[in-house]
Amino acid sequence: MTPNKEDYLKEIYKLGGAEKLVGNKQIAEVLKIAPASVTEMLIKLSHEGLLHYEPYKGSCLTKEGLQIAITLLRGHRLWEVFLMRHLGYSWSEAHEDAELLEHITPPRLSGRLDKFLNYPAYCPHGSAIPHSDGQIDRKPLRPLVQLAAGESSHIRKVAEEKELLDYLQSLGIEIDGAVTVASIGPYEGPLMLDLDGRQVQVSHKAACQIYVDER
Amino acid sequence: MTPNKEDYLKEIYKLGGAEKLVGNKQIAEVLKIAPASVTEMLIKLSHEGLLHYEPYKGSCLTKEGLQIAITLLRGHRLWEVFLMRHLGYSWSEAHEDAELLEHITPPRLSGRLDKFLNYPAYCPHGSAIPHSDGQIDRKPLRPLVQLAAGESSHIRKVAEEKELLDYLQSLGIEIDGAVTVASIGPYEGPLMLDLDGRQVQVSHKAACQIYVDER
DNA sequence: TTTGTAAATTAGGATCGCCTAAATGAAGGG
DNA sequence: CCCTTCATTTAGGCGATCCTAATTTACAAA
Repeated sequence: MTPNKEDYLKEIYKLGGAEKLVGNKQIAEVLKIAPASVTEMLIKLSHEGLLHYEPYKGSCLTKEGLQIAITLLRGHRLWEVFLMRHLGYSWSEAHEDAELLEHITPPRLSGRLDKFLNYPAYCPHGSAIPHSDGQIDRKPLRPLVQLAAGESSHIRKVAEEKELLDYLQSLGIEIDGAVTVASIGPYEGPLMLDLDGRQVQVSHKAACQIYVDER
Repeated sequence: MTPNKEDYLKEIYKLGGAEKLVGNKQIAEVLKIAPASVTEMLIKLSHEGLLHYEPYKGSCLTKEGLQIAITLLRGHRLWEVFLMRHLGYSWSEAHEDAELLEHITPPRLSGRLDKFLNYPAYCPHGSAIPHSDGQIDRKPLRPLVQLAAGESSHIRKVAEEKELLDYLQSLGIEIDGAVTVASIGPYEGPLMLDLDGRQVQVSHKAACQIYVDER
């Protein structure tokens, strides 16, 4: 395993490769690599038994590949908790450095870090932290943008993307905070939110990446 | 910079490349790489201005190369403090994982880790932790093996090598602990030590890698 | 001064992970 | 059913880092 191959597996997982076939083009896009190079690597990874590769169709992770992807996610999220809770990192900074740290986090390290952090269930961005056996506690969520005007809920998760994280943190948006959609601008216009009495405007695009409780 | 090149610089530094020329053979040995490959890489690193390479003579670090080596050492030792103090690592485990972590520790991370740890001066094995400006507080030390029978001192540092660390930790040897050389076996025989009243025997070879105050 | 030996370099090759350009396959619209 | 389009694969290459084998250099002992 190299950090490189790990990134392939992780991104395929994030693209849904645990349940369905993922096309090469998508993988090439998120990894910023030429499609031809992706084909090559996928064949290699399938020979290693880490994914099922169906030419011209796509790839999905095997149990082994899934295990590696989840282990990476676990390391990533545990580090995020550490970086924000103890080192004073911001949302986006934590994500950035965790992206590096995840690749050099053997089970011994993630296990002890987990204990040190007192077994956190969620990362600072609201994603569930997989247990050491690979189990993930999923919570049913929907994007904020699906709420109707006047509806209330709680913010449970935000997508991990640098620009978005900086934007949302500057707005003072917080995980588990109460939110009410005051109004929705027409034509994918901005949403006006009520956060504990504070009025905040967020773009439609951002609202697609913010998740709240289902129902 | 790649982890690879970083390792070259770090090992050259540890072999004394900050003060004198280091031969290729030594570098090849510690990195477990063929001498021919070392020649190749040294030429590359010298083109990058990280070291002075004198064919058939050896190499020494430039200011830039030295800076990188010291930054690595700083990250390594800070992580060791964290791993032992907060995650319950042993001497050798801490060294092992710090070896990985050092390569993905940008200044932002080492700076905040340093603060979190309350600016420790020494790593758990007794080596000084370089400051962020590259400054290192050196303390004059000599190997324990140089002490005469009956002499007393304090253990200040041990070499970082897995086997040695496991050996010494199993003996209960501790940094800053008082030590008196009770007797010295002839012909590079073992030394009998008195550690706070406890009698402990260590091999000659180990005593070469344990450092105590000078004079 | 010659020469033996150990260290270092050169030559030639392999593998890995990436690239571009060209060819091929799949899938829906006419 | 054909054909366009777009995803994908194949072919051929490149640079990085390692290797082994053969050659050259440095240095010191005879």
